[in-house]
Amino acid sequence: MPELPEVETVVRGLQAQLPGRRIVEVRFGKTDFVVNPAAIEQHLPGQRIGAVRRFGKFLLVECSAADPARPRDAAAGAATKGAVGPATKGTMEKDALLIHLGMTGQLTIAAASAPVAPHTHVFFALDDGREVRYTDIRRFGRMELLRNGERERALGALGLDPLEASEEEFSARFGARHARVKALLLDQHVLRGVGNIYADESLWRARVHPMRTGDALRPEEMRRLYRALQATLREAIRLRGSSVSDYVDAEGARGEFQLRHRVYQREGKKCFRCGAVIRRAIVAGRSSHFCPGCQRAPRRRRRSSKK
DNA sequence: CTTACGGCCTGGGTGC
DNA sequence: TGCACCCAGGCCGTAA
Repeated sequence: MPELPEVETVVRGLQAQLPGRRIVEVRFGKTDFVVNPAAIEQHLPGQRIGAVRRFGKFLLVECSAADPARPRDAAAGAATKGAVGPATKGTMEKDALLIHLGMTGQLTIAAASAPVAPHTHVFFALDDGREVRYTDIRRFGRMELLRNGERERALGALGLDPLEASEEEFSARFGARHARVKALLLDQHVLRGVGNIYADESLWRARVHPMRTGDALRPEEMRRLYRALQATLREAIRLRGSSVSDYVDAEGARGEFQLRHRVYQREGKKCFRCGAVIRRAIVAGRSSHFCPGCQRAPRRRRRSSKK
């Protein structure tokens, strides 16, 4: 399941290979996960790839017309700091291919002559004989070409990047909410990039039960959660993500953080910290793994049902 | 407004 | 061997 660390790993792999390459052709298999395939086929061929960045769980592949007679574009885009935001207003946004990997999406670089994996639905042929391929068994992913001015609409509502947020920002957001912390961690409008694996792993590390509500966390718990989240994400990036099913990086290699999971998919096994048996329960509609020994459940009774 | 929840996308794994 | 069905995770619509 590609979450922030997996997407970051893929982005780094693409960023090391793609900038400067020109896209010569785009070919599609199935397109039901592509917002406007015709626009992609029309606008991308001939463009040169610029930066590849991550925004939450989204990847952005920036492109610009490879016409050397117009060096102004490069100058305008070079100073771009964030991917979205009011700061981009007034300046020219480069075209950017927006990609979400969903559950089973893979973006890999391969020689055009290399065998094609099943469920590969998009091919971006490059000017060096290689191609970027998008493979997605379930096709829960998304792909869309964002043209000038469209980033705000596509990405503007997303929350803080958990690795960039300060403890104060994090506490303010969580402390103001009565929803369960598990739901808050997964809510992309609160934080962008956290999914089920890293929500569960961070909560275990922080010793916070997933059913606690944001506004009920004591200051030290809030601080532990903030730190646990960042530490977990950073370690997962260092280990190139979690490969629990289909995830691979841009070179097709699996990650290793699944070997460090403490609760995720460890139902029935012993807690590494206290020895209690890891449990699984549905919280916020999602399968949640936690240790009943060191993650204390909130007082029962979720909502007062007046009457 | 906030929160909770059901359903949808698809196909691999499971169990009969 | 075949086949029905559960389920994964993100997201969206709807209800309260």
